[in-house]
Amino acid sequence: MIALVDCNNFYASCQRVFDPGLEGKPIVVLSNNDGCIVARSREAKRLGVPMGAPYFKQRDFLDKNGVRVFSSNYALYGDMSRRVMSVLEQFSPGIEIYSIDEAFLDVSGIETGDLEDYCERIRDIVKQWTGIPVSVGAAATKTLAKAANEYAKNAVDKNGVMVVRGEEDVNALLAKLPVDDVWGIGRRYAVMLKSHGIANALQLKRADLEWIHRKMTVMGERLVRELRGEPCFAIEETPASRKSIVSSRSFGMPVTSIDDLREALAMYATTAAAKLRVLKSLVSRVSIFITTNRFGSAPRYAECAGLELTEPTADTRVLVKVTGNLLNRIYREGFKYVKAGVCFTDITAANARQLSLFTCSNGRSRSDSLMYALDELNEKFGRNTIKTAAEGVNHCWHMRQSKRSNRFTTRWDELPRVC
DNA sequence: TCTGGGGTCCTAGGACCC
DNA sequence: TCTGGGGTCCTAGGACCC
Repeated sequence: MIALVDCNNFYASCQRVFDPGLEGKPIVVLSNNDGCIVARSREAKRLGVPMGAPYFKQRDFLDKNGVRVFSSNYALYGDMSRRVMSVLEQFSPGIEIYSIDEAFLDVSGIETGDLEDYCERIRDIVKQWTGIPVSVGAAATKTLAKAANEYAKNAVDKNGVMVVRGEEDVNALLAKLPVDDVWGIGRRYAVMLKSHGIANALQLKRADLEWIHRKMTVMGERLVRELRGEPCFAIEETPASRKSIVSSRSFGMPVTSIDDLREALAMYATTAAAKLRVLKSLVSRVSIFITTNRFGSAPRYAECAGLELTEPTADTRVLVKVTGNLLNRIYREGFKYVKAGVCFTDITAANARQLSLFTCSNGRSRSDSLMYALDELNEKFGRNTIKTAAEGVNHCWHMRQSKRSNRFTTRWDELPRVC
């Protein structure tokens, strides 16, 4: 059996932990740059606040209804996530951290009769130790556990826990689940399935496998098999190695000069390079993109450029230089740019480095040592203690975050006050 | 004025190899 | 009428996830 533990309205719940006055009040959390609504508390959902809507279009409505609005605060959410996951690790040795607010647990060792109790314990302990409310769904496959969780979260009679086993229980659950809400069915597939008379998960479960394969490739077939109780997606305890790393941001205000773009790209390359080193990896292909606003009537321009490196690297200096050179290739004057980004692909493990014919290297290079020192200093004294001059200072394009709460758990000067 | 960011997998088709 | 057979690698595009 597999249990899916999912935090309820995770970002909103994180805000509440350190501001209990928000309990029972409608809350929304905005995306980077205060652009869109990306999380809503139960109360906000009930008011009909749409997911993903641009904030500026909802602002009046939110004000009128007394909805509290927060800029995203990933320092806080990331740290709260680590706390929740470390609690969950105590409940099963087989755990897959699936996203910032979800984890699959292998609970096949738990006696059948005890599984409900066990899941309730998970829910209670996580809440008690971290302050975050979670829902737990357990079933024979990941897809069914997802469905059970979905139901547990919304059904009043379930109180956040649902265990489904046996054909009849499963069918009863799936009959109530709209096909749009099945894990792996997005907008396109939902439309296609409904046009063929498949509106709920039970109908999907009973669909013809060959037909599903034709329409939805092998992923669709696996999904249907999972609904039938046949595990096709295993719990991945060790995360697969990364295939790409992207760092990009919309700007707080439009940018026109190549110098500003260069600084922004240098900053994104620095972020991505640091992530690369945490993963003990090297990159061989770097690409960048710049783009103007895709809304409105202003002239548009969007371009990307990439480069294959002669030798894989994780050296910030090299990568910053490369992004600068790529920018020279695609920058065009006279446009208002609103977003840029850096993308690393062709990522390999650092210990499997293929040297180029012309390198002479024995053990740790000067570059490795420098990057190590840089990472240590930034870790100990805070991000940006040491950075390349290319990143510049006084970024006028820095993203908007006007409603960010304190980073209660990761900054000494932002700890919550209790009196 | 204001519209997020970061990932995965699969398939088809073209280029190329022997 | 009929023009081999069997592969690999790469990329772009489409679908999905949180």
